[in-house]
Amino acid sequence: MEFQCDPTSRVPIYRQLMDQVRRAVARGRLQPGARLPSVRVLSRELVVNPNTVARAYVEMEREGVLNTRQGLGVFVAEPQAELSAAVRRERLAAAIDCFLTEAVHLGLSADEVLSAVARQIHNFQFVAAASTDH
Amino acid sequence: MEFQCDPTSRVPIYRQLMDQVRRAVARGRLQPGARLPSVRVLSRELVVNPNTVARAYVEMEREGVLNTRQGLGVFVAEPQAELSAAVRRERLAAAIDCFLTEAVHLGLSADEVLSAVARQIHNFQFVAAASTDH
Amino acid sequence: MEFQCDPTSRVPIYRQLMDQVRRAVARGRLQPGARLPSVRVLSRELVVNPNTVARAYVEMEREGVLNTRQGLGVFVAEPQAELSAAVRRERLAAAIDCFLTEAVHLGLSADEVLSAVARQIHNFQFVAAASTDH
Amino acid sequence: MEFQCDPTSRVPIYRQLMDQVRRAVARGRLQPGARLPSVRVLSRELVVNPNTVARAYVEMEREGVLNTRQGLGVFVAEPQAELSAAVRRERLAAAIDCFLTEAVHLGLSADEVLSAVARQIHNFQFVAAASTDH
DNA sequence: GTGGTCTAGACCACT
DNA sequence: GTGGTCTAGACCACC
Repeated sequence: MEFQCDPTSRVPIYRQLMDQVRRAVARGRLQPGARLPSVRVLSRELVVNPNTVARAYVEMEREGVLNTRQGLGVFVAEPQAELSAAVRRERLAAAIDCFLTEAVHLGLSADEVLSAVARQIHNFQFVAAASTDH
Repeated sequence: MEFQCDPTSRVPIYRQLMDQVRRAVARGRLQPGARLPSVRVLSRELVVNPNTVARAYVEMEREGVLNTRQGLGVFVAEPQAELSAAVRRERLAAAIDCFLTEAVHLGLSADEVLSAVARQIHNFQFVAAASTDH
Repeated sequence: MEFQCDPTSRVPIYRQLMDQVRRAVARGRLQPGARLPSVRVLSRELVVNPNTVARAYVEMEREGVLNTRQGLGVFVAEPQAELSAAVRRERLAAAIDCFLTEAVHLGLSADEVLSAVARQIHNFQFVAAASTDH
Repeated sequence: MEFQCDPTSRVPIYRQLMDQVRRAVARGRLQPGARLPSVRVLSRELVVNPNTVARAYVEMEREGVLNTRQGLGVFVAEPQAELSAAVRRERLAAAIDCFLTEAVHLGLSADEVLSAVARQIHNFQFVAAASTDH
């Protein structure tokens, strides 16, 4: 797994790292249990401050995407849906709203959008079954 | 058109305003030529610094979403596709990637996502024809 | 509201600050809506790095204890129980277990413990009604 | 007596072990004189570094919870109240404060807390008589 | 003015 | 070796 970051971007570096890890996990390129590069190694590789890498890791741990095992390193967590189905649907709706707004402003047609979604969805590792309420 | 803002949110207020206007335009609730409330009026209504409202308007004008006519007010601009089809597709792909990553982490299934998109897309006013390159 | 911290303690400074704020909120000494000292002011007052204060504030915001309003400062949040009743009961049971274990090792009697709890509970502002499940 | 540890938890493994032993002693599940598994055995069982187990044992010996008899093993110590009643009451008050703060933030009512304490206290083996000063 | 991000580099705790 | 905490001080974004 190769990481990159662009220090000139307006999105914070720690956010760029989070996005990359989250995407790699969502695509199945990082499997649960996989070990991420250590804070020091990655910070050296990206020529970035160790604190910045650490921050990305800490935030993802809080989100439940990563686990850190003391003295051993940082690992991809087992998937776990802590949120209620209601909250999940709400967040999904918000994400879709946001993305469709963008699509309209790009001047695309509904067909183009739907087919692009259908095409890209195969790159992601969704859960097999429908989520059940609780 | 009612505007709201949540000062406790992590997203900047000027951004919240932009999101609302862009969404209303994308849904057809604000038609091209529609007049927006003046900076002064809106800032009083939302109990927000006038500079904050002004910033939102300025940024949207830069994006081509709004037009300011001196002395008359701020208006929704005619839709205009400045970008090449290649750039538009690229941006769309990025937006979809971002949104699908979120969906996977929410623990939803591919079917749920597709049906939610199909459902919500009717609320938006997409261009009729396929976009052509230029 | 006076804050203090002991840099020689083994508990991290940011944790000490969190404990003080959480306790003051729980006792009603800090009411919802109250403004906390700014990061810079408090860090100067405690002779502590601003980052350390900021960290305490950020973590409490994530917990829902504080809200930060951009450019205005940090405020005590309205109480809000996001967790399910089951989780809350579980956490309460864990906290009680932990505290009773401590009490036994201190060599106290059950009566002493119960009466001490009954005495101290009046200093705290509990919600009036019993929490309902959802 | 079964021990467990969760390497993904934020609490250090040696602390997790200490907590388990202290709790088992407080509940009377480990009686004074009972022998604990050797460092070597326990570390193999938990798939943990022997140093980690050793550290837990050493710290508990320092606290007076365990006794190491060279060549024989590690044993639960006789209860001993080294501290003055004043110190004990102070520590109890601190523990209660900490736990009530947590309870308020969980959004529970005072009644719920009191009844939960009353319920759980029966699982612990408190000293019979009131403690006297010395 | 406010908080948010980042760097450089130190020291400590855990395994 | 690993991550966690803290300091000093810079620069930026928001209101």
